[in-house]
Amino acid sequence: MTDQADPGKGSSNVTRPFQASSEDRVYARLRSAIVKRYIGPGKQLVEESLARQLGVSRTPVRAAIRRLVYDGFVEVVPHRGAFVIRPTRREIEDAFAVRIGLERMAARLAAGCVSPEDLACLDELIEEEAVTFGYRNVEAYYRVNDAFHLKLAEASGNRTLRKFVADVLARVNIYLILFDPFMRLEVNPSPEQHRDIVNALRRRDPAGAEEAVRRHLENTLAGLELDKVAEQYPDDYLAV
Amino acid sequence: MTDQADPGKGSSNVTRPFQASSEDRVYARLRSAIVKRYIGPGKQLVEESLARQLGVSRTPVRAAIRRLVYDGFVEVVPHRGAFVIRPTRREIEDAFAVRIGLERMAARLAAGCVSPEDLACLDELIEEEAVTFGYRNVEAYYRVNDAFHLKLAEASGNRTLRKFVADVLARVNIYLILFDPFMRLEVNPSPEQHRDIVNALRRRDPAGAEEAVRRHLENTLAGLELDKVAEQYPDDYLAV
DNA sequence: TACACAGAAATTGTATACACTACTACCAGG
DNA sequence: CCTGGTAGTAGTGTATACAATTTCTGTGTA
Repeated sequence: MTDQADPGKGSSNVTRPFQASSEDRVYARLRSAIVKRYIGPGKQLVEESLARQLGVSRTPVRAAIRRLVYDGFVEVVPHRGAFVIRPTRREIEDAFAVRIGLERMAARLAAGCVSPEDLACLDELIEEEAVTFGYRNVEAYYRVNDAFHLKLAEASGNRTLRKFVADVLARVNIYLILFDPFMRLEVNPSPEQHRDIVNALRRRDPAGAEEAVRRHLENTLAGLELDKVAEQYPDDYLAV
Repeated sequence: MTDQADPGKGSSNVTRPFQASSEDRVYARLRSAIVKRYIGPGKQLVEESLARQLGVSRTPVRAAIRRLVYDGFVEVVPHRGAFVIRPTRREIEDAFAVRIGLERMAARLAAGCVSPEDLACLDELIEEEAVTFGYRNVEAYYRVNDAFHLKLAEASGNRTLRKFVADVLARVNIYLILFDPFMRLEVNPSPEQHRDIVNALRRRDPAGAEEAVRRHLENTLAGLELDKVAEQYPDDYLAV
């Protein structure tokens, strides 16, 4: 079909600045708005309205929405519109099961090839995590927490695995933010469990790392207030 | 942000015709062209040129390309263009590792909740598979083979898992088609191995099903002519 | 009142024009 | 010959206008 040459993967070694495009900015803002529940579950994303509010045209808004669909935050009905998902309890548990499976695999692999730099980076992230939790800075906390799990996936050395972990993490995050009550807790068990994982990696213990991940994530899942899922959608009372 | 109501998930029970949009048609054609190697690895997808050839505007072409990016068939460089991926041997093996992990999980879960209808459907797909292989109908064969693995994932009852299996399957498929020499074989070991999987499910044997999947997929991976990966990109000789 | 139907309104889907960026080829100066 | 700069060009990024589809609303009829 087309006949052009290839991009020459490494033709340029410099890391160019690549200022964020409108689409990227719109995507980031929409995603953040959904995660913070400014746009609640079930609400419609109207392209023109969002374009006006964000001061851009429909084109980048539309593209950003498609990315959100891909991430699993939004569902589209052709010729009808895009709507923020309303996850069911079952969907949350299912997504978590996939996450656990993928992260266990990552931990097992990482135990075999983790570098001292990786370990240092993971240690550092655990420290940051404790600090941000101390300040009750929700957004920063989730960012650091994500970074830890992504670093773990990266340490597996399997790029595809890292991408899939990133995907399922994004998907699970919205559930976490909707239903995770942990910010109300006095102490956060997460850093301790993260340390267990890193220690197993340091011992080069695949089974131990895998098990530590399993424990940690099942703990996280158990901590969600899933019995509150139904209450989260007041509109449902009208819908019946 | 927006204030509209929800889509009322099941407000309309009728399944509407939903004729395929331009974007869908372009997506299907591009994907098929890549899979059939009409557009080889490394080649650029130029929006305007494709739009002319397909008789549509750039808009649906652009959207279709983004979907291909999401599927992992294509990579984009901002302000430069979209290029068909050139998988390395490592990437192929990595993707396969993820696939094995996810499908093992699916088999394990499916053993616990598979229905007689599911089993019948799987049996049927194995039959079809043998037939299409007999006719050496490559395209039909891959379609049926995919259907089998997707049905297996579906039988797990975990929707998220099904989606992730579909994703990794799409990603692995392009590798299979580029490097799988099996159509030259006299006999195809796949149906037999598929039968092993289904039999384990019928016995409600999670460990057995998982193991059968592992054997089957590791077999498939081993069958790829991965030592030919390098030769697949003649342009590389120029690029050095 | 219930129902069918036509027209209007809202929103997405597509086409097209323009803006911006990155790369290329060429030319002058060392 | 090599280096650096400078139009020119190819191709993406964005804005806007128009077409198509769906849903809503009101009106007429049984």
